[in-house]
Amino acid sequence: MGRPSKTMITKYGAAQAALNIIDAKGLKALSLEAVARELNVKAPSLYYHFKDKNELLAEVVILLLRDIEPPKIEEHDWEKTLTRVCKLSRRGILRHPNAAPLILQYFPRRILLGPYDFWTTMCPYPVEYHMLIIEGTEKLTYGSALFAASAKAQNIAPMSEFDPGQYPHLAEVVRNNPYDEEELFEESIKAFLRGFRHLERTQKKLSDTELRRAMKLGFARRDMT
Amino acid sequence: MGRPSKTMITKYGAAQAALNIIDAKGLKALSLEAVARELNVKAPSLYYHFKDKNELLAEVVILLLRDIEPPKIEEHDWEKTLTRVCKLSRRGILRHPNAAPLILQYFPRRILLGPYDFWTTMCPYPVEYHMLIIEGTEKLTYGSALFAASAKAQNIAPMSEFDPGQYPHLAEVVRNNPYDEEELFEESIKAFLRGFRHLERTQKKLSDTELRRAMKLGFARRDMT
DNA sequence: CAGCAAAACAAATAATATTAGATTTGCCTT
DNA sequence: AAGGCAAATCTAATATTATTTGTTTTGCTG
Repeated sequence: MGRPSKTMITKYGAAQAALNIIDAKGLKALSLEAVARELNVKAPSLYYHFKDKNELLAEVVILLLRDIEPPKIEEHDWEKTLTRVCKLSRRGILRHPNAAPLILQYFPRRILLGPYDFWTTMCPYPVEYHMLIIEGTEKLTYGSALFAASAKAQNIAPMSEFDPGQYPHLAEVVRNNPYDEEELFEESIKAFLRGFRHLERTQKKLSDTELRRAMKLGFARRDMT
Repeated sequence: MGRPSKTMITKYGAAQAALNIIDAKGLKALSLEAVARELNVKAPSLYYHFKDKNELLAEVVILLLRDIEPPKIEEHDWEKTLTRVCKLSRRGILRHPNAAPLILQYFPRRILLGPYDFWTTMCPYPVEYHMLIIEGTEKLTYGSALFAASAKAQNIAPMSEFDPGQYPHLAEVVRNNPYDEEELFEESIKAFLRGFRHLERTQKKLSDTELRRAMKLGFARRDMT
């Protein structure tokens, strides 16, 4: 057939096709042939645009993470807005549960650098804690998202069924748990952030007024993706 | 060759062989043929013991998680001991970085039920918060472990290199970060747990003496695996 | 000793990533 | 306008690998 008049394959298009297949039929169903079919093309042609399958998968992850809705910053409250970002990120991943394993393997940390650089300018706590806050919220968010997605992809209940007789205390915990899945996540983030409000006396501590002022600082309107 | 006098394959042995290959040569190098070779056996023989490859991989994950050193409970301090459990779990996973993707896919939640049932009896906070504490510590621990393992498996620096000119605030954060990788994790756990000490006034709050007493409670000596 | 189940094997199959070598098209240079 | 080069696809071939089918040998059980 030779070179076509219009180019049939683009990195973006191929990644999109791959993601569609993953969403619809799962990771195992993702073959280069399937992607090619979606693009009306033969499988080896993909090698003109990608070094190997891994490179395509990496592109899929980037696509997937770009799809996450950027938060609207309404309230001028640092914690609330950060919490919302985390929640939206988690939801974004849960929209593609079958892709969870890919996210772990091909996570492109660089796409978070921009948001982190932005968030750190808003953070009311001493700079020594910023990396810690980044680390904690990131790991909570993506940890929760990946496990929830993985469970969803396999139709597994998030908290596996168990014999209440065998684990009576845990059964009591489940019975008294007032939160649904997403609330559990959200409250975890909140608890983590609360952990910085009251720091030990051995460390620098903001006064109440300093703290309140810092936390109510307005946000610069700026692109955060 | 027919049936041998001594059985050559066991679930445990095959999983062990598989884990060795994964540790030594990575996940891609794990073929049934490679596992069979390690056991002086041919590949199809494995199907007598496993329904398919997935079943073998699930066994590998169980093996790997069993390998985690159980914590020694010296101090009678709830938070410290829980923090140590989390740290040891994380280290255990990091001992097999190449297996990280497997852990996400085949995570056997049931093996945690016992420890959770135990921990909940020691937790000084109201039972409404227990699931939240379980959720948060679990996701922080495994989130951190899996991402660190995945990065290690690919020889990627945990915080990717970036241009300080492009992200000046983040660069400042990195420069002022006093923690190494594991400390970042440990401090995250601590911050999360601190978040439960000072609960909002709208919620039930333990008095200082109640809290102190609860947190210093002795542990029942009991198997925690 | 007969027979059955256990536990291995060999041979074949199908899917799939990847490589190598055409082939055609559009553009750029002369 | 012609020739040539690079772009973008193809066809054909290969190697790996999970899995299936049917066979063989061994040990136990009646």
